[in-house]
Formats: sequence, C-alpha cells, structure tokens
Amino acid sequence: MTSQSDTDKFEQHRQDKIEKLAALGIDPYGSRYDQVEPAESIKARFQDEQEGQHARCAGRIVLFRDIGKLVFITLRDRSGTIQVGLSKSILKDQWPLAKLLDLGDIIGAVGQLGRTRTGEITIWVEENGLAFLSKCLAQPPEKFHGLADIDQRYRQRYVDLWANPEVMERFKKRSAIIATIRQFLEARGFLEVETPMMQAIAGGAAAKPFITHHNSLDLDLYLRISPELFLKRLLVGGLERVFEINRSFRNEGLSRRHNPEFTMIEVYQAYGDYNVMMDLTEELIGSCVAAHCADTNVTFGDCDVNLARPWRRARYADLLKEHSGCDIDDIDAVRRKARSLELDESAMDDAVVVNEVFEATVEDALIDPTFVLDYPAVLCPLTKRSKTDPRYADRFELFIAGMELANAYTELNDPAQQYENFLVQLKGQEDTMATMDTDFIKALKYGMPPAGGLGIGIDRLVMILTGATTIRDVILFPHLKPVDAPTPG
RNA sequence: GGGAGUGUAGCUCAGUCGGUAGAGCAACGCACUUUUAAUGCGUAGGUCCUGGGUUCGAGUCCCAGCACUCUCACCA
Repeated sequence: MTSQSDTDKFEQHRQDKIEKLAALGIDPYGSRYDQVEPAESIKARFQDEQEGQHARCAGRIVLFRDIGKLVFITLRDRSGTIQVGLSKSILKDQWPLAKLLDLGDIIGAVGQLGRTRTGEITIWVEENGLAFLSKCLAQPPEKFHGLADIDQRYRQRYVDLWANPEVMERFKKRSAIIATIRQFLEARGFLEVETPMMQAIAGGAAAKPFITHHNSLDLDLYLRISPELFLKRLLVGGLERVFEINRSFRNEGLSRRHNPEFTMIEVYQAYGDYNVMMDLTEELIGSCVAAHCADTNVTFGDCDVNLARPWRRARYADLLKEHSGCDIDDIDAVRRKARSLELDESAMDDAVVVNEVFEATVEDALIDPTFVLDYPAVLCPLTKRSKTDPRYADRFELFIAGMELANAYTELNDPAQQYENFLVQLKGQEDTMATMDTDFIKALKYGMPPAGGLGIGIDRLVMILTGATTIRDVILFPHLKPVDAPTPG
C-alpha cells in the first residue's frame, strides 16, 4: 500500500458519507445559515444559566467524542469554541446523522443551552437542529499538536488558521491594529489615498524592483518600491494631510524581517517637519500599544521591550560614539573600527563606512523604542538638510528590538536641490533601475509645502505588538517557493 | 550565494553499537447517555527525501543532489 492510496482510502470513506447524506436528501455542502451567534458570546450570555435559553451556532468540528448514544463535539468558529451535544433521545429521527459527522466538517447547530456534569456549557441539539454546511474530505491535522510543519503552515494557512487558534488571534489583532491606525489618522484630518502600484519609474527608495509588462502599451513597468513620490505630488496638489497603507515590493533577499511584498504606511503632513512626525509616530504607535497590548512591557524573542512613553531620542552621531566609541568626524577611527568588525571598508565612501559601523554596533542594541535623529545628509537624498549643520539631514528612524520600524524626515521641497540629489543617487546605482523622475521635479517646481513625511513598517509593528519574531507569522500568505506541480497521470 | 540543522505512517515524533520498522493521535471495526486531547478491545497503514557508494547486511556510515528551517551575506 502506498501512502497515496491511504489518502484515497481516507477520502473515499468520507465520500461514502456524502453519498449516504445525499441518499437521505441532505446537501452535504449546505446553504445559507442565518442568525448565527458567535460561540464565545453564547457562552458569555449563559453565565447566568437561566433555564430555557436557546442558541444557534455554526463552525468547524475540531474535536469529536462519540460515546455511544451521546456525541460531544467541540465546534470552532471565528470567536472561539463551544461544545455541542448530540443525544439519541433528543435527536430522534436525526440521530443517524450524528454518525455521518467527521472531524473537520462544518456544521450548524440549534438547541437548548445547558451544562454537563462537569460544568461545560453545551448546546444540546434539538430535533432537526443539526445542519450539514460543508463536508471535510481532506484529512485534518493531528488534533493535539495541530499543524506544526512550518512549511505546511504557511502553504496551507487555510488549515493553520483553525488548527492553531493563536494564529487566528494574531491575524485578528493585525486587522485591529490597522483599524486603530486608520481611526487615529482620520481623527486628525488625514485623508486615505491610493497611488499607483505599477510605476514607470520605481522611486522613493533605493531598492531593486520587480518588473512587469503591459501588453497593449508594450511597456515595462515596475511594482512600486515605495509610494513616496506620488504622495508628495498630492501635497503639491493641496491635499495637505494624506496617508496610504500600501503594499510595496522589493526584489531582495528574504529574512525573518523581510518579505518581498510588505505593508507599510506612509503619512505626509504639510507645514510639519520631522519633529512633528516624531511626536505623531510616538502617539500613533503608543495608541496601538494602549489598544492592543496588555501592558507596555512586551516580550520579543529573547528581548524584554519597554514600550512606555516617552521614548528615547538620540542623535545618530551620539549613538555612534556611545556604541562604537568612534567620533563621527574622525573617519580614521571609524575605518579602524570597521576593520576590527571585519568589514571590507577599503572601497566604501566615508559616509557608507560610518553607516556600516553604525548598523553593526548600534542597531542591535536599540531594544526599547529609540528615535535615531539627524542622519548624515548624503544618506538622505529626499530629505531637507539641517539649517544648523548641513552635513546632517532632518531625518529620524525609529528602532524597536533592534529592528527598523519607522523612517521619517522633513521633506525636501527645493526642486533644484532634489534634482542634484537624484543625479548623485543615480551614479553607480544601475542595478536598482533608478531613473531620473523629471515629472517629480516638475511637480516640485509648482511648489510643495514644507512637510513632514513618515513611513512605518506595518508588518514589523505587528511583529512587535504580537511577539512574532518572524515576519512570516504576521503575513497570511508569505512568499514561498512554489511547489512543483505533480506530473499528471 | 556561504555555514549549520532537519527530512521515518495522513499528523506529531521515537528508533541504542550497522542486524528484518515503533508509539500517540487520525483512520477502519466493536462497545459505551455527560465526555473534555473521552475510554477500552481489535484491524489496517511505510519509496525511512532521491540517487550512488562501503558492507554478508544501511533508517543508521560515506558521497552527491533535492526540499525545508535557522543563520550570515545582500537589503535607505
């Protein structure tokens, strides 16, 4: 016997039950089922145990205990679980149907609420109160360990979601966090907008894009690496406060913090600057913490993270000094440090070496939320330079648990300076497909109000707030290599 | 692309020194009207990832490949 025929045998047994149901005139794939109450709300309202209460619920059979003339079912729906009891003496003519149920089936149940001997709240299904809504033909995962194989969990998220309740909880929380963000911004007068995901010029970041092709225009297009340049066009247009919760795409390596397509939010506020955005960031994420975390201390892998406000604000140069011992202006010292970190600095520009040392020594150490302020200007082509020291740009990044969570700056609105920066950026970046965005320069020539702009990695934020140390646990269908299709025949 | 690890029943996993493949759950059959991962008895289920090699004999040792995981590199 091969395993394939075992699987077929399993499916055949269940197929047989479908045919038995059909012979009884019952559609195993059911239909509309109204007035369904979530399992957890049924249990909540029965706490007072008033006699004669009815309930109507629907869900998937995740546990099945057949003890003769009595069957106990644990039914799972989006809210949780509830026990459903089938009794031969109550079901009467419908009793034989109880023996056609299997683990994994989706059913509806109506009946009296009661408690069993051990106190479990149970829906005792009444006569004709059992509804077949969908037969499960495929074999469900093991009931106690759930679906544990990581690859299968991501590939078959449709099983993972009900086999592992904490998975469903995490994705419900993700939705709730995004709802909180929307409410927060809408309450402050920000308008949610949508800008192109297919762009002729992939701008707003330095990353390798994915290429796609428009047939009838015979035109190569890029999947956006950032919505930034379009959102700033909207500032020129006078929308003044906009945000986009956007999927962006970067053709780079995968890691526990990187998925090729990821969700971020970008926010632009006319007449603001990066200090305004820093306050906004702290309040925005703070409101998510308040709404969705039990308290401000969260665990993230091996880290204990304290999210209590206010958050530390420290200059880039000061953090470099603190963690590497190097003065940012002493390039020889920085290069010595780079060599001691086994970085090959010989071919790097000064600013790049500084940033490499910064990333190697500082970022991992920023566990509690830390705003890193005032980046070297050469690293920031879209950012306005500091009025007091033009070597630095008015930009911050927010780090939590060693992870870059947000990036914001005072937007550069000088078209001549922006044009110069683009030219510098284009040198030696052929592999990023970077192209001069002359239309963006033209837009700036019409006048863009001074503005603060902010980007927050939504996936990473959800990771922090739900304790998921890999980005694939907060993305419903993370990128995976496709499985080879089985050869037909 | 580099390094490390994993791959055994549908699922979760054992498998000792190289000596004819094991458990729990799921499945199938029987019993059971208050179970809680129900229980008891019975049955069935294997390309030990793939291909080579060593050996009288390989799930086990060696080589190569594949897949996945972790990690490093890449990554405004």
